[in-house]
Amino acid sequence: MIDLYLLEELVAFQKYGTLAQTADHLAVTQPTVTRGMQKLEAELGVQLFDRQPNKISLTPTGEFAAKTAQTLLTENKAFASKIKQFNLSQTQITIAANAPGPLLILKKIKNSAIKTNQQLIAGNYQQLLLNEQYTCLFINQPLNNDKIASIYLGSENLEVHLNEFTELASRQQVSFSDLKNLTFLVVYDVGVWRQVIQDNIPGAKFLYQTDRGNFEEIRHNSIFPYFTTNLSAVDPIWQQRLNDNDRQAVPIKDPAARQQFYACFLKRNQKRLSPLIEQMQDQWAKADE
Amino acid sequence: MIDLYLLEELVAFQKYGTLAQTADHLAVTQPTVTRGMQKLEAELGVQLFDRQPNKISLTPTGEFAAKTAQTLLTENKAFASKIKQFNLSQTQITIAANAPGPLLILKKIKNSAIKTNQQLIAGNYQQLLLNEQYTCLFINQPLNNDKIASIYLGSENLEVHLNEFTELASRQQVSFSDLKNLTFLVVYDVGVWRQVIQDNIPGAKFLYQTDRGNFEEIRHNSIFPYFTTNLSAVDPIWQQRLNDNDRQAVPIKDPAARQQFYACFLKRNQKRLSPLIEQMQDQWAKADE
DNA sequence: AACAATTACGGAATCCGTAAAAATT
DNA sequence: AATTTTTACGGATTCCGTAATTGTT
Repeated sequence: MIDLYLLEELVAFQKYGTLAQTADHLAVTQPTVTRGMQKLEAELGVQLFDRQPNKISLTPTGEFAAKTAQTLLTENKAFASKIKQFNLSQTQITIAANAPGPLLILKKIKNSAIKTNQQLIAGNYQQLLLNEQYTCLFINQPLNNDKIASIYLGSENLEVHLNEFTELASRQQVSFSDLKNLTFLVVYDVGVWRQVIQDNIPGAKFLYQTDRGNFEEIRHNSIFPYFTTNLSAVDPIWQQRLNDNDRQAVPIKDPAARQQFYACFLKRNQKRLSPLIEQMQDQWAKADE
Repeated sequence: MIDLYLLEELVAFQKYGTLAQTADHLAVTQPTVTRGMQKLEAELGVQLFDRQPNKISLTPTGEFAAKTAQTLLTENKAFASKIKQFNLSQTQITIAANAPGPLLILKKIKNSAIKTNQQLIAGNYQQLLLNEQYTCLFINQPLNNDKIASIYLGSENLEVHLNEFTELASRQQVSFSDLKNLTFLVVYDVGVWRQVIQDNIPGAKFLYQTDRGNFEEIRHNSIFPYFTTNLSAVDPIWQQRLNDNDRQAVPIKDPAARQQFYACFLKRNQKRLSPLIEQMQDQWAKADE
């Protein structure tokens, strides 16, 4: 079996181009890298490098090997944290979501045994549960799997804050198509909502702000419309902002603007989670009033 | 990063249960395994074992770690052969198929630069090409990918050999539903055809034979129906058998009984492959007459 | 002359096996 | 008494750094 440190050297070489720079970045000496790559070639029985007296470069096979090694190393590095995460999940409850709303509700339920992940997740939700990376996910879809249960939590409904002097602001509700070609101010990390607005508002432009302070600054000194949901009021930060006299909050009527969220978890964790989920449903209902 | 030999020991321990047996199977001594597992625990910072003076066993986290390590090791072991395979594919053309028929056509085109894989493949065809494990695949579907081209080769059509004294044998063609509840003699390794007949013939039983000799033996001394295709005649082995006076060959009219096959390959290999593919199309047309 | 890769040699770290000890069935 | 795990010690392997060599730009 190929030692991992050889793969690390190979990947680093592809990145830095010369053995000297590779050695520098790995904090070893050139001869070490030279020997390493010679050994790797010998063990694979394949020519990875074109060698000239003072120049060395990857063959196509070498390029391929480096790329393959890259993914292998990523997985190997993830191993330790995966195990630690599993160990934690035996005692603690770890939770993640694919939208900020459910996490706001969760925050109201103070519980030291719950570790929430503030990064919003994406990708293969089933795998995240089956790999025991999270005890419970709050996501906008139930999961269809024998080992997984999905319980409905509540609905998060999008509304748009429009300049009070526009015609749209006076309506009871608007549709996405009414908002076409507008430019919106948007907090970057909104999980699934980004896809929702990008996919449904034709010709819209979005000024994504990764920094909350910047968002606030621009909001205050402009008339760009922005979004909230029925859950935003739960956020202590947003509560200060809701007295926004310049703009009028208008609900959006499209089905995509009303996302149903579910708690998804391995069935064998049902007992441990049911009190928490009930609290979530209660708090969600309160926030919805 | 965790050394792989530690993961090997962990996986072996899960399999064999005691450190002594683990050591035996790995051809090392017990103290080596003891130290290894201690080191692994220390590096992960997680309790993997319940230790008693004379007994050691995996914790739930340990079980999970072993399972995770298992898949990791499998991928690491595949690395070397993957690279070698890529290297070969730079000079040789390696081909696989998901049905025997296309490979029979290929055999008629003698070419030492072509290495065919006699195992029929299944699974993610795109990945097999993108990972450079094969230069070209002959499969019953075109692949929809920017980097992959798919060229139509020809159609393989299933026919069933029925006992001459049955009513069905006298028909011009039959449908799968006509064959319901019958028992068929089938060569085990027929790629996609196995799914086709299993999914389409209601209540059928299949006597799968992995050994060709056994198949022939049973065929000769029974009246079980069996399948061929329009390409079977190309097989030198089958040619001897076609004078089967006991049974009558009848085509099957269902669409699923007529599979269209395509040559799928990375676009950048188009030049190298086009002569071969043209030959395939020619030979296929000849076989079809 | 400066740079890049390679080779040669000696030291250091790591990993392993043998032997012995401790504890259970 | 037989098994199983663990610790202690010494040897062997391997991996690394320094220094010197070769060849190119």
